[in-house]
Amino acid sequence: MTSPTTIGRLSLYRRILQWLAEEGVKNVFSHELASRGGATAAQVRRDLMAVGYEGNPQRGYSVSGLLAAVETFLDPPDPLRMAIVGVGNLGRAILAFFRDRRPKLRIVAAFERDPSLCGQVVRGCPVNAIDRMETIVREQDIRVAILAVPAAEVQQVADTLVHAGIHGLVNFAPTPIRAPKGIAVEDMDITATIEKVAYMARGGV
Amino acid sequence: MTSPTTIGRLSLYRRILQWLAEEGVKNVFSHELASRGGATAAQVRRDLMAVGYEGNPQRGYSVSGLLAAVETFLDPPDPLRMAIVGVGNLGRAILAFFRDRRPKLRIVAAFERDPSLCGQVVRGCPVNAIDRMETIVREQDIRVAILAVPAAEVQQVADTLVHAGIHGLVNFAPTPIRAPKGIAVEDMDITATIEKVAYMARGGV
DNA sequence: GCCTGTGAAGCTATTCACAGCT
DNA sequence: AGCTGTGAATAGCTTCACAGGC
Repeated sequence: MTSPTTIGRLSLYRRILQWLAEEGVKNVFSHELASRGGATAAQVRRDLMAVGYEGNPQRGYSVSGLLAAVETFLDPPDPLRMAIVGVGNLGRAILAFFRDRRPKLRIVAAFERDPSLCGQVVRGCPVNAIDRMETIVREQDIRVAILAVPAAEVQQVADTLVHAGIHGLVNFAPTPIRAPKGIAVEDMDITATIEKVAYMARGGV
Repeated sequence: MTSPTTIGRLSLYRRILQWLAEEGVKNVFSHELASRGGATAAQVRRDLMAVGYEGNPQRGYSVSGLLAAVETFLDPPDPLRMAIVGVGNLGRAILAFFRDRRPKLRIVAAFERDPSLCGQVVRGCPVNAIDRMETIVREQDIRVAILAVPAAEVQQVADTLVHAGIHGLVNFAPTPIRAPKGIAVEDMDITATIEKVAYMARGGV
């Protein structure tokens, strides 16, 4: 019912609210959240309608109250178990960022084709052979997988994960993946984004 | 005039056409491009209107002809010089992907705060101290910068680049950046995307 | 005055649907 | 029949604008 674009921005507002809380800020107005979040004040208020937390015309929103409301809204009631496939540079970057940041979203396993990495612990995450992926995803009830593997392999990896009962996929390979309806998929095409900016950067000369 | 979303998809079609050409495929229909590109046939045809290449109801599009037309449309006439700021895992992943793939989009310099990396060559790209960024961007006529630095630093780096005359920015830090009008900016918020999928993956249970 | 919450308007992007071609 | 190219319709997202509150 809440649109994916709104969810993405709520995730951003959450981080902004965490920074504000760390800075000791007690209250915040929609236009302040907007300027930090690259949106408009109306957009922020519209997004916050989804979480159902009410602000106050004098003080704006209570940082702690709004933060709690957004977390309740976004976070699953029980920790959600995730996996990452591919422990190259991109995989490591993602592991490093997520480490200890989101208790409700835990990357509990990594999978990798390169045998020399299997059995190691990378950024606090155990690396398994990719052959064991289907079994481990089932056994450990892993719901979401992050795909940081080459384009040529990604569809096959996705198919295996779908077969293992995955619920969501985040794909970083520069080709979109196909998955049955009911599975949440986001393709993050870094190449396309860079080429897009390169194109737009020409026009404005 | 052509929308950024369309440009992003054209970049994807270009890669698909390159794969098709390598496979020796001579002609392709809009619905085939669509199924490989995660779009609909109507969307593909609509996007291709921008490049002005005409297909044929019998054979569809000539792979080589369409590829040439898309490249002419997307690529700058002269090679565009780009830089990357931050040579951590994410920076290396991007360098590795772009290496030798886009002759018209060349990452010619990297910048890094960590002094132990400066002076090295990473993935074929020379790493400079970040203090020298403004000078080098000006001298080497660098138009686009990819920001792979921590959130706390990214706005300051962006400001410096704007001051140095940059035309476009691709930001991977988990906070949006502000830039004056006329500068092309894309924020790729990996965290927000993963949280979005985690949220959507719950609904379908 | 300056804020919030929200109906209504406006805009952008996608999809439909069909004429035209072979 | 099955495709392309495209006007028209639709859906989705964002912004406007204003009532209501202090």
